[in-house]
Amino acid sequence: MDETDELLSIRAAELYYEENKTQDEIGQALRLTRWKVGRLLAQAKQRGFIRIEILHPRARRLPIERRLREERGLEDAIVVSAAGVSSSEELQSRTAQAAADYLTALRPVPRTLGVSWGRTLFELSQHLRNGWATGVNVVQINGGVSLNRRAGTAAATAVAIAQKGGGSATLLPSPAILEHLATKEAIEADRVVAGVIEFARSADAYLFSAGPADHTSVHIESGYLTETDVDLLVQKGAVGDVVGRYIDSEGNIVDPALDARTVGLTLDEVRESRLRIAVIAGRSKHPVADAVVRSGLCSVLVTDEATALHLLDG
Amino acid sequence: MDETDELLSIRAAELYYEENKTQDEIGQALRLTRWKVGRLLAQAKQRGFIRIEILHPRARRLPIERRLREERGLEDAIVVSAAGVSSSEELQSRTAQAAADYLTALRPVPRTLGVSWGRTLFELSQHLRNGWATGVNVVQINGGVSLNRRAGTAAATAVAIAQKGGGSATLLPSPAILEHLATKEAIEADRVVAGVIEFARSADAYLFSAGPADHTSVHIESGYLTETDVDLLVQKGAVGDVVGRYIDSEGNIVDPALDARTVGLTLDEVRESRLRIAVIAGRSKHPVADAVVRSGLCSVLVTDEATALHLLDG
DNA sequence: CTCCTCGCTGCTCATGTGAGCAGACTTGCA
DNA sequence: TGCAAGTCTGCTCACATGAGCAGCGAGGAG
Repeated sequence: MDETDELLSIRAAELYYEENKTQDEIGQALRLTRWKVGRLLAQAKQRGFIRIEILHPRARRLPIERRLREERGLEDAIVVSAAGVSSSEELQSRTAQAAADYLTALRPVPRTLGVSWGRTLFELSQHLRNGWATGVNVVQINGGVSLNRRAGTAAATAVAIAQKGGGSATLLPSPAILEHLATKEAIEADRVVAGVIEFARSADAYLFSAGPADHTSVHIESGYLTETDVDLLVQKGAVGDVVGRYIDSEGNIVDPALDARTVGLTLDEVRESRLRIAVIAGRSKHPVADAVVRSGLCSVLVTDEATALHLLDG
Repeated sequence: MDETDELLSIRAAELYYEENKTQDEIGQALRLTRWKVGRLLAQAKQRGFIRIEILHPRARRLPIERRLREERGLEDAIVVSAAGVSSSEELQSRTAQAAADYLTALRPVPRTLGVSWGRTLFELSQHLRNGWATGVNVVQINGGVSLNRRAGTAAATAVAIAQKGGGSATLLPSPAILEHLATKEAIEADRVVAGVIEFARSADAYLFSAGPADHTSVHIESGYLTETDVDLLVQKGAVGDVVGRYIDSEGNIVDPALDARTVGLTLDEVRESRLRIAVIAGRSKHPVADAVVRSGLCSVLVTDEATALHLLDG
């Protein structure tokens, strides 16, 4: 295509998309046949001169979703549009909303749903509609007694998901990470805790997010780890945590000793379920999102456009 | 339109614009009739959920051009798209290019074209193609002996436009602004200078830009004015200059004494031509662009999207 | 110089899409 | 509860559009 045709295709596109003229009218205006106009428009599209965006908080990017399924082997992918989004809070909110939509539309509805906790899942739980399912039981899959002022976020998440789904929540009454291995083993030996974990293993599906390995981590906010702890994990290659367990870019446990003190399902146990839904959004989670997908921790990923493109780049 | 329909229209838009499905296929996927799908898409467009942009340096915004013609009474308007533009240099370059395109397409071709000088017009002259016209004579309409290192920009502009148009340039051999009124009058009395000005008055069309009233002004760079001079002009209400003459937001001369020392056509003389083409781009020129349009200095405006929208706001 | 190949043009035809309309339905009010 | 007004639905029909094809012409090889 020569320079003249390129310019003509732009003129044609202006008349077609901005002025709503028919290809025939454009042909008369530019002294071309209508077939030539059609071809020019097709070329303008194909060359990427025409960008069509859907501006809506609930808009998704289907082509990116397809590429994630095909190129990264995911069973399903939900990618929310980042068009017109300024803050990372809005991005997270949109993604949580999309995950709530996904759960609502999910068929068959899981009888038992294992959930982790965190900012993203809490928001998801708030976005769910009452009656999104009828009779979904929810069980926590990792420890979540919150130590700080935001007490109860972990519990509130599971309870909200269960209540709105017409079922009941089973909480895992344990801290996320214990200081001593012995304490952790004692807690897991407790009959109630052991029962909850056993129940969690039997869940039909798991729903979890991931956290970044940096100072904004919920584990620091909740007092389970110090900033120094996280710095050390990063030095060992940690990119983030999933159900409380820190992994490197390949999805391997970074610090087995720490991992042994972490209460809840192991990553291998999570991987045993057929339906593993990860909800991960935001720039700071790109590395951990990559690790989660790479290591097959999730079968379904709900994420934002930028994160998805990052996954497809690598 | 209720919430459900809004969501459906977004889903439909995704399938239609991103997946290239037909409305009929979308109907089957969403369990709707194809007419309903058509209506949903129409509503999505009408509600502004669909944004179509033409991404190309030469892309124009025809609807904005029309509004400028209709609402601001311009004979013609060329508005270049700002989509994907980061720097103001690029914006200026695109606008200069568009002005060059406009000149090239102009019919009937003016036999004599009066031009001013400045960064924008220089760039325009460089964007013109050889043979953009056959036999266009160019005459400078305001003083332009450059006092600084960038010597010859004013002359080069006129010469390039003339040469590429197969004609010759007539330069106005005078400084833009003189220190003393007597000197200015003496210069204008000079036979050559008087002849050039007389020739300029007879031009079929004028082509000029406008400068902002701030420290980036070409008059400061060229040494005709100091930063303090400009600050004083701003205090008196100046928003910028046209053919070397500083005007306020209504298009009136701000400082008659200064104006009397400025060599070249007066603004009223410029207004006497039927075809007055102004080329004005960039954030810093919004106020002066407004003044130029408001006071009828130009009959044709070539500008960028943001400036055009500013003009339509007021 | 001639022939062959390739790409572009303008066409036919099948399909996709928007305008307009009659009937069903909901909504608001007495 | 009943009626009127307005809204939504699914249709027909006319128009707009893209796919595919035959013919033309430019450009290169022999």
